[in-house]
Amino acid sequence: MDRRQKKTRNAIFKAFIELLSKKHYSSITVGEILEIANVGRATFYAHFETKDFLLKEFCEEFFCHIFDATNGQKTHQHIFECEQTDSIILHLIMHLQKNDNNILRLLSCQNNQLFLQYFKENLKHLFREHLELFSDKKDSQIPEDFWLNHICTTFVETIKWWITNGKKQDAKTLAEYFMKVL
Amino acid sequence: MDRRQKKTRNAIFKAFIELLSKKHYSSITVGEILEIANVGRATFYAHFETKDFLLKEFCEEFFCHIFDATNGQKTHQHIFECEQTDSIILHLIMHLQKNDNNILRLLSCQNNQLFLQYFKENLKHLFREHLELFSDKKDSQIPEDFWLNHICTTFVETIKWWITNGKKQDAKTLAEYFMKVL
DNA sequence: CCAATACCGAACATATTGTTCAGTATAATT
DNA sequence: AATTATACTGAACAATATGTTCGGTATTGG
Repeated sequence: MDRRQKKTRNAIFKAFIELLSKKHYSSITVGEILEIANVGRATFYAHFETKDFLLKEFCEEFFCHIFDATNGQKTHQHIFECEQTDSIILHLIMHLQKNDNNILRLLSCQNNQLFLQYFKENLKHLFREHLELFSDKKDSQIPEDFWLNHICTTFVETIKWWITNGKKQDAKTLAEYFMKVL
Repeated sequence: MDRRQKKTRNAIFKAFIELLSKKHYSSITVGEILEIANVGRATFYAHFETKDFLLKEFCEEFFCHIFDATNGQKTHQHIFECEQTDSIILHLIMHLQKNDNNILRLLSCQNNQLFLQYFKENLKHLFREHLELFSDKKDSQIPEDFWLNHICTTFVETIKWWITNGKKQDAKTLAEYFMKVL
């Protein structure tokens, strides 16, 4: 990709984050983004069809980054390297904690709904391949997709609760809460 | 309240529901509402400050209706009349099922996020007073508000999953799923 | 019957969106 | 270093939505 494109794209994303942390998504105008990103109107629309597509692409890049390349060369596979389920969850929480300035800021702002949704989608992909980790908790009569949805929802809600309550618990305690309600 | 006011208000709500079931909230314009409700522009703004306030008031009335007056004189207390937890849940699910044309239609449309949020809030009020019903499931070390949030989230997600998967299960089965994952 | 008030409808200023286009700057290629 | 390709600028543009104003009309409650 052209350097200019990268630069513009990053400037737009950066301006977008700045605005998102201040006000609600729906009240952000393209004009505001242009002003902060210092980018021409036509340029914006050359990159993103609409503001909604900007959000979409942003989330995709963002969660891809969180889950796939949190730590240099390691892929998300390394999250599942260890054997014990609870330490996997602990690992994941610590990942999130590490990315404090990014994900947690966004998850706790007024737009959290939007991000939580993407968060959950990405978690599903992650957990779907490793359902055996929770097999000891699962009742055999419950449908698989219901169960997967339940695990992901519970995880997202745990993180959400943690953030909105001031992140008082350490990662270990939070992982325990999560495992206990499952 | 003036009859004219009631009439206008209802016409706006009705038009709003009709539009909501067809398209996404954010793409609905005041103009469209006016046209369907057959109401003047100035009148709309005499009733609702903005479209967002319309949504807010609509949700408040709607869930108030669902939980407080689902069945004539009975208040939502009657949901908790019976002793067994699972039959209370069953009762609640059947209430939702009964209101098929209203709540379920809205919960399954493109705007479900918004309603699910309000739904959850209302559930919290309902369950907060009756946490003892789930006390046998609760681990003593888990904070109360975390637990309450978990119960409500799980219930909402159960309903959501049920709807998006075509409502294949009967109320009893669904109540079982809910109680089993808790 | 009358005073109060809710509605109408049209006009209005303002703001946002998404497009177009000619001109300029920057990158990749040779 | 020169050339070609491509990305950006900035201003103008039509189209659309928002929220307000106001004189006139219709309905309601007392």
